[in-house]
Amino acid sequence: MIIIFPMQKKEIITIHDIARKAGVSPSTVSRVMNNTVPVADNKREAVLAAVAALNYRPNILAQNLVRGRSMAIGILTQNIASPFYGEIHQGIEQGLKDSGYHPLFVVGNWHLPEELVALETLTMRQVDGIIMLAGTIPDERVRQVAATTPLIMAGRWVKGLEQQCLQIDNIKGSYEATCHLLQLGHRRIVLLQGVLNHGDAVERRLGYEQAMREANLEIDPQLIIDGQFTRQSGLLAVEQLLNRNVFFSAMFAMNDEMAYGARLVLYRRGLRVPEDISIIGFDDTVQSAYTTPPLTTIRYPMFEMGLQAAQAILKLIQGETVILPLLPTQLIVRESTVRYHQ
Amino acid sequence: MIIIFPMQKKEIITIHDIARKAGVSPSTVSRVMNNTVPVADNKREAVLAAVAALNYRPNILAQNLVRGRSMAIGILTQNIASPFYGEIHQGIEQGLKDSGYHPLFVVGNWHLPEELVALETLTMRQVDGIIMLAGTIPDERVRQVAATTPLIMAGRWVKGLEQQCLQIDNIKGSYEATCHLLQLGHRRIVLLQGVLNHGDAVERRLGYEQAMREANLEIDPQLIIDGQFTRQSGLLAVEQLLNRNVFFSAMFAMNDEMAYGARLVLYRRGLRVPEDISIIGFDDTVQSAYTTPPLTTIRYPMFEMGLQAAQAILKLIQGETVILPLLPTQLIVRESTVRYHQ
DNA sequence: CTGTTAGCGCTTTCAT
DNA sequence: ATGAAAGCGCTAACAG
Repeated sequence: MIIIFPMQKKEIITIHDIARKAGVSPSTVSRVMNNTVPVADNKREAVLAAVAALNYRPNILAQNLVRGRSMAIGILTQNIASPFYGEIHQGIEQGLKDSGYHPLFVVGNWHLPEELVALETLTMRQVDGIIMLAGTIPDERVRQVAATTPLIMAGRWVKGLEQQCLQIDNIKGSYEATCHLLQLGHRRIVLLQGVLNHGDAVERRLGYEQAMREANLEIDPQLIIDGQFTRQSGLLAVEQLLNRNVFFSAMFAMNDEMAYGARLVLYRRGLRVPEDISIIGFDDTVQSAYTTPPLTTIRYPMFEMGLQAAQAILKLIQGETVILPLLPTQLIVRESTVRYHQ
Repeated sequence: MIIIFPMQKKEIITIHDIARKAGVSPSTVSRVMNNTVPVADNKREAVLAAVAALNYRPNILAQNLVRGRSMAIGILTQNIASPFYGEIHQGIEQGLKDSGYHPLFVVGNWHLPEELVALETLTMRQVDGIIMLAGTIPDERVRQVAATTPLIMAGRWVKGLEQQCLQIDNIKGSYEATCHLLQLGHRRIVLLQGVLNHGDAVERRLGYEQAMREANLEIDPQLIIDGQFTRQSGLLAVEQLLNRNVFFSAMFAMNDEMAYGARLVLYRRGLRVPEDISIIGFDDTVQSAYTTPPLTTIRYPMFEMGLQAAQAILKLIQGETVILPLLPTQLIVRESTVRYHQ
């Protein structure tokens, strides 16, 4: 059986219809629609009346063509389903709201070939600006893109493009995380690292080292373990650590996701958090307030980053210059860390 | 100080340039670019050569205008940062990949005014099709939209539009969740409900009742408590329940988020999961495998739903008819549920 | 202040 | 099979 699917053909009403009905020229209609140059009050009203009467909506496709703009901002993100990126996306949404521009998301999955395809999609779609959320596209390529299109890089430094990079103070955040543990009396502090050549991981390592150094503790390589910023990798890394039987009383995971994984192994091995092991994470992902116990962590201002990236790209498009701040982090003390006791 | 920001002016090369270089007419170029009608081999090659030489990319904005299509699919979603919707979005991404269409996300936040604005944005942007992810827009309005634009509704039934609705088997899933608990010997099973007039909540209630009835248990109103599908609401509801001192050994939360909230209160009150209380959720959000203990739940095929919604909308746009399946759920037994023991 | 005139870059009849 | 011509709906000089 064939189902007939009636789709009302909506008749297109154009600027000419309005012009005719209002007794003016199309240009005048355009002028009042866009508020570009003054128009006599009586004509303006006539136009507005006609617009209302015919429920006229300018054809964006036509506007885009003639203006040579797509009114879209390309967002090269890495993961469209993660809570972390999700919050950044929300910030971007917010920042673009009422600007007339809309976000066009393409995802790279931290995977160069995909990212390149995604970037290609963006240029094909002729976006008016690009916000890149970190990723693995080589600096050189990023610079090339930035040379032809307004671009903001969020969460990563690109050499020679520092003024268009929006980043958090990783070192400070990581330093504070480690200090928090130190202040609680912990000495044997595991560092659960993220992807090694990743900028965030590098900087956070620095913060950890600085804090340890200031506490006159030397860094035990046995306490440094590697993950990939994923739950799974955190779980695996800590599992191996436990098998090696090295003593520690606290752990700093370079992000909350890995902390979740770590927390699960500890649970499975009968180690209690925080009674036996204290854990601090990084990011303050939305879930972290509801884990058991709620996770102490360093807040990554994701929403703020998205918001600022959006505002900045709009300025760049307008030809204005931007001054991007180094976004601050914040220690959020919850229940996964306690004072060290024998 | 004013920073000069040099933006290379990329010179636009058009179909005419190609035509000239290939010694053919623009129409012919268009024909080979779009493979619409046969073109003599030698001319085709000349065109292709010119395209390659000049690195020509058709101007999508112009194509859109003349074709009267935006090549965008509007996605009216409720939350751009939630892992639940996130997975659906991923499915949509996937389904739209290589179709030439791209998703245009607008968010409604389960808030009618916002949803209406979002919908307006979509029509203003002249999307070629719409995927609505549930939400609170009245059925009547949805039908109106569907009358003028290809539309798929995911996660909700709309009367008279059933063929365009993609939904899961809520009753069965909920029935199985309850049966799971019943089979483990639980009798006093709390039902942590979601928003009352929400279709999913209504259907899941039905599944619970059916299972209880078949087990010859009558439903104790004291065991039915209300949440809003959020972590916070789950926490509050269970807190109140605990204060009322009614006995129960298991709980079925209508979604995982509420289960997280519930789990946290229990933790705070010193009640162990699963030793004292068994919990089963619904959705199988990405986090659920990493809570402590990992959460037993009913899998909601989010990715699949997104994928199918995308494929369906593409067919609808092509004028084809679609037959949407009732998506199955699946019981995922993890560690938050155990056999009841005195 | 406002109408006329050209297109934006592409697709698509319509002839040939 | 292919070129010429006519727009898609709108904006933006350019005169007046």
